[in-house]
Amino acid sequence: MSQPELTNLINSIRARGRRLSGGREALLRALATANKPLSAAAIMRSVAVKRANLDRATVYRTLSFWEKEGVVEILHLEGDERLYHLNLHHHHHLVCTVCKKISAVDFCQSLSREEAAIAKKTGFKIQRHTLEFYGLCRECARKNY
Amino acid sequence: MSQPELTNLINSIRARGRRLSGGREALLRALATANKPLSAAAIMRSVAVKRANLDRATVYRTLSFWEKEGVVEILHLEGDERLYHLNLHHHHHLVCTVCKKISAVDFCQSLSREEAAIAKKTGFKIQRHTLEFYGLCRECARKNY
DNA sequence: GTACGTGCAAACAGTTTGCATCATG
DNA sequence: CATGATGCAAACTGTTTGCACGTAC
Repeated sequence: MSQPELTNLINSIRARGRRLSGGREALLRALATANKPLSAAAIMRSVAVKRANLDRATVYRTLSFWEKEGVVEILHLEGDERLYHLNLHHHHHLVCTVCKKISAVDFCQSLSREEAAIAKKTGFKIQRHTLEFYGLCRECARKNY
Repeated sequence: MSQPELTNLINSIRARGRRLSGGREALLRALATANKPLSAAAIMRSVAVKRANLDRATVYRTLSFWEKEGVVEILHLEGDERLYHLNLHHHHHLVCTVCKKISAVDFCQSLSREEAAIAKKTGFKIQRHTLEFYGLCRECARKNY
């Protein structure tokens, strides 16, 4: 995320009548800088959050604040901790089962067709979906021949 | 799952040289009877597991045993607990965000095309995917108009 | 009889909450 | 200055582990 985008986000929050504390800004900055999904623990370790001296509880409360505002998305991947990242545009993830690296993929056109079919068939009104691909990243695929 | 299918599963495990204890059988029966993803807590509450008097620890150990055997699949949906279900055939889930009911959908043909495209483009070797749809089930959609 | 499944209790990780204090708007 | 954000400590939930005992094969 670019700096102006971050600023826009911050201003829009003010416009919605919500307070913008140093902690909330620091947390956004941590996620923006990392530019990949982070665990709560990783967020606490991040420079931005460490500098702001945020407590564990505050980190969780702030994450949930930003999530309610629609700015942060929570990923429930395999594994025991949740991952958090900026919810700038809809995308999916490639999760390497060896090195655990996560990368993003953007397109999911075909799903909208599927969703329409499902709605028609089952009466279920789909609002959103989560899709993750698990496998070997280029590097790990090479190493494991 | 039908009774003969369950029996087949049980026998195949014996054939693989693994022991079949009452607990392991009870747990499979609980999942087969429910016929929907269950949390560990729900499994412990189930008739089959309660009758077998299985300890919490045993339930988790047994779930992980069956998962390693490829019989049980773990679902990491939104929410704080994992859900477990029999891994009989690949499918996806419709999760109602209101009543929390989970139903299954079978088809995902179009994804194989996407997966090929991703592999070509990124070099990532996809082995499997998880896909969940969130929205309103027919009943909740009607109530919330 | 031996390898391994199980119960029990304790530990553990990740996350949440109550309350007093502090800062933002 | 009032509402609400934060730190601290404690609680809580879901899950895992160590060890002694029991059971399937």
